[in-house]
Amino acid sequence: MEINLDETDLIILRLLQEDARITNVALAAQLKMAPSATLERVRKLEEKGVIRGYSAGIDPLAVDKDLLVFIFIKTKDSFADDKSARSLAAIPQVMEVHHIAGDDCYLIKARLSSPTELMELKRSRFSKIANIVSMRTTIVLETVKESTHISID
Amino acid sequence: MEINLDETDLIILRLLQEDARITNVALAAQLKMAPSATLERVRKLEEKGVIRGYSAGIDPLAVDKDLLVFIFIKTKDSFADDKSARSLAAIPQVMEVHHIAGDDCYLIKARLSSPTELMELKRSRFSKIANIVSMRTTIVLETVKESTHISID
DNA sequence: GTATATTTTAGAATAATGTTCTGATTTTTG
DNA sequence: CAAAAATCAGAACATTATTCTAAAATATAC
Repeated sequence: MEINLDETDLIILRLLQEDARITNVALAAQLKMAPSATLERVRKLEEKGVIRGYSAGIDPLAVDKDLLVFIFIKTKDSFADDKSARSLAAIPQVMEVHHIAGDDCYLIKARLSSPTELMELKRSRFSKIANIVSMRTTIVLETVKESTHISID
Repeated sequence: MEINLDETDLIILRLLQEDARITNVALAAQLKMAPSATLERVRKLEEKGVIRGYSAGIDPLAVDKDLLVFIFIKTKDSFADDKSARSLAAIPQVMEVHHIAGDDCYLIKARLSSPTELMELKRSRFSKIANIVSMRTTIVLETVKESTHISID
């Protein structure tokens, strides 16, 4: 199945990025289309994987996950091996794992409750990942913007 | 209004993180509660700002935003000034702006279509932000995990 | 260019869900 | 312990989701 999005699809994606819980009739109204037509488009976007899912954005402070950190990790993985990456991705507090260009190998983003939890995580999880050579941790003092929205043009 | 979440609230948050489009009756069924009760809880979580919003996750490749970069930016802003941060946050392709500890000042995350767009952005936007002293760009080769889910325990 | 196939759409009917209200129950507070 | 506040369930009603069919539009093949 091919991914070929027209302008109507892009508008749908923009609206669902803005508010994933918009009702289908409201969506249809914005597009001046029948609800059945927009519903079918949304379903197809889901099937094609263009829409990966729908998620609520939670205030980290409210659930005691106020500490945000980025960690650069250097490993001695061979190029084909992604064992370290998968081990890192399996950690619940780790939200993102990126393979990056440059001297380091991975950049991860994690949300935690406290420096204590960070140390515990390093001791209990990171130390178990054999191939890790070094880590550089960057602590976020304040987040000015944190959006999941991709700019769709 | 105080933020005091009980176990039921946390379950709601977990479920809405998993699938923001879950119907209220399905939510109620999972919790073995009446729909009216769960609806009221969800509304209150929204009012309190615990739930910030609902968003669809879009495949970046499908909308031609496949290039992910992290940029460390050093500015000569005074401590109280966040003009640079606001200017950066206003750029649509910039998804995140974090004030970080350490030698650099800001870490931003941006999604773009190509290296060309990155250069254009640097020339047309970043160069206009007066206080920027230096930039270090880290290019993501592959994303192993990219989740918006906060681990709620 | 025309015929055929495919996709997209609207409209109607029905099932499912959202929403509001009330009163009962539970929990909190003083 | 009593009063106040919060939470909850159930019912009634409004809104929405979903499915189906046929028409329209679009794409494809000849």
